[in-house]
Amino acid sequence: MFTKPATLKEIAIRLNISISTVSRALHDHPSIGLTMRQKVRKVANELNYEPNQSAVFFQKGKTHTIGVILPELSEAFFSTATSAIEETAYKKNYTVLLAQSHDDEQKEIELVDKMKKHRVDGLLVSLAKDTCTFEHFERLKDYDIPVVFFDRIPPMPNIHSVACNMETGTIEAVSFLLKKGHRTIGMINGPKTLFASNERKEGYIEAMQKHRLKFDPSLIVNCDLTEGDTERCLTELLANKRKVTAIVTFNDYVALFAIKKTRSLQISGNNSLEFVSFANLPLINYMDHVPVASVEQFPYEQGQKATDILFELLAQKERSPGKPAAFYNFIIESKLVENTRGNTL
Amino acid sequence: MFTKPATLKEIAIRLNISISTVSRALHDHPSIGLTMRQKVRKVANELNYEPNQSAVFFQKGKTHTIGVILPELSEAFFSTATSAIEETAYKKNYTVLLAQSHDDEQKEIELVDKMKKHRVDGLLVSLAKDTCTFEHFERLKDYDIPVVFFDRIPPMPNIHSVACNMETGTIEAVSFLLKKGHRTIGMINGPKTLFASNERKEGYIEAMQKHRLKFDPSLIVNCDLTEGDTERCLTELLANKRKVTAIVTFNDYVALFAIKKTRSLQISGNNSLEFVSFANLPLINYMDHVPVASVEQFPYEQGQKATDILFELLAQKERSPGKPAAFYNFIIESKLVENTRGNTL
DNA sequence: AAAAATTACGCAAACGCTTGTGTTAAGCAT
DNA sequence: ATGCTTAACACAAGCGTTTGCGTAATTTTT
Repeated sequence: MFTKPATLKEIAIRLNISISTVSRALHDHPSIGLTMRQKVRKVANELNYEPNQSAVFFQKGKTHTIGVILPELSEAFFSTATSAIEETAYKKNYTVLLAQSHDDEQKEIELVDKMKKHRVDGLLVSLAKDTCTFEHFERLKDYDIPVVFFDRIPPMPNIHSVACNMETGTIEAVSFLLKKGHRTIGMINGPKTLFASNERKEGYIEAMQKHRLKFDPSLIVNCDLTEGDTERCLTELLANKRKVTAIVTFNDYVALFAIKKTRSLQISGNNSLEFVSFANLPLINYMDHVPVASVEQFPYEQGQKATDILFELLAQKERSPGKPAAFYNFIIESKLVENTRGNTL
Repeated sequence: MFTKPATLKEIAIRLNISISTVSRALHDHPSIGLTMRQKVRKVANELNYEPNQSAVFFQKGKTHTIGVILPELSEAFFSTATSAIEETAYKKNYTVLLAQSHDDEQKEIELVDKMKKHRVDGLLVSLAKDTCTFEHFERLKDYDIPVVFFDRIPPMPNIHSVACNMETGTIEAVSFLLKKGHRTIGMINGPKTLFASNERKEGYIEAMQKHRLKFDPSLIVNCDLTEGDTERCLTELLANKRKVTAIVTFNDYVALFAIKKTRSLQISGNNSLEFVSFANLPLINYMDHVPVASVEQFPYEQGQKATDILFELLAQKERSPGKPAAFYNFIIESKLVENTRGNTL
């Protein structure tokens, strides 16, 4: 047979006291005397009492659940970020409701709605790459559900967000290549809808300006991050009248595919083509042909920080309901990591 | 201002009927007339009514949450499996409570306890690699919480499980190498605590017997799957008096590291050393030096099937409480995938 | 036409917990 | 001794649902 969990009622009956006294005793309420408190504690232990979270959450009108919407769990960046979110939430006894948009805006909208119905206390979101409307998030404000965006954040004011500073990251990346002597640097950027793509572009331009080099727009191409389009972008860059000697890519996946492709093209004239990318994926360690450097984006830290901010918002809501708090926009400085086994094609 | 969600009560007041009638109407209870049902529906829509899940779950004494305990979310196999679990659970309106053991038995025990306290309806578990006691799972039976193990399953009878048939997978792998002419095949196996290690060993032996070759125990070494130990195992195999020409490794990570190591050793005499491993990770696609073949373990299918079984168990519990059901042990036939860009050292 | 069955709903308890508001008895000052 | 504060607890409402049971009104059966 299996044992039903003990309840406050059972403890109360054993001690012949009221349920409220038991509840307060276990919560160290000042109105309960020391002796009584100890007696209650003792019996609670004997009965192996554990508060029924469902009842507590229901009573308090909170689900103690935070929703997480991200594009793809199997991408290393997101699984690591999720790992951090999960651990941070776990410590606070919060449940994580996970959902994947599979980079589809429509699905994302549906998920936000489901999360709303599920009455999550708060939401952590990393946008689908083609998301360009944001009403579904606006609607959450009517329900007083705070949202913290991370990594893939919308280009909007008045939001909470955590992201890496891709602009300075890109400046670092481009400067690194310039210092290595490259003068014609191509860039396979992400889709224009992503805020991070803009930052990268700005960073690229600023780095060129800093080194008093003129900026050639034809050296930056936008890619939808699929393999097919990556190939198109690569071809386009290599076909540029100026001879591209280095390429900055949107992320490691793009870089790896581009490197593979470049090698298979076996263009002997491109022997010196060097790549720098973003993400610094762990799988780099297993590979032979990797970017010479990668801009680390700290997935774990981003997930952790975003969760911290969300909890802070929830705490604020608790303290002063309805009051519109300040907006958190935490920026993590990305960091260029040189790869000792850098790419030689 | 934000709007509070509507309740049954509000609908009842509007229509001047009882709450129970509203509830039943929305559930299509036969005792409610058609006209009334439609009136209720109409008002419910107007008020944008959504049942308060917390209240429902609490009332029904279920959390509608399934716990998932696995070693490491950032490992590709598990993030894919989690992805499947999440999607399957989402469809049934279940919440997934995720937790990582980080391959630590102690942490795993803690997590099981936390899950129990959280009153999860059921549990999905993939064991930590050093788990060798199972009382913490036995204890769950006292609370009537069904557990389905997947991939890393305990060597016990009377459990529910989903796993790949590693024995036949290994037979395939070894046979594949034998057909290619290899006669001295080494194996870097996993820790002895893992059931899957046993299966691989059995498969190895059986494959050898099938080909009427004698089995040499010194060709199988156990590895704790860390890089350091992988190196030790590799060295040990290469030092074997017989000349090992092919190695079957426990998984892709081990294989990739071993391949890298072998290449860096630049032992010219080992030019023909070929690797076959398990998992068939997607990152293989980005790599140059990969195993000649890999046994696919279908993480998505495993996660999905395990979740399905868990829901089946929950449904059975609903129908006939307390009744000990049959044990599900679902075995997915693993499949050897040849890698066209197989490893050449 | 009276009895029985059916239809269509309302009442109220229950799930386990929190918390505002009594209530009682002891302790204090006056 | 009287009034007043405070300590220490009990009472009961309420969170939103579900559901067994009761009860009118209506229909069917004999």
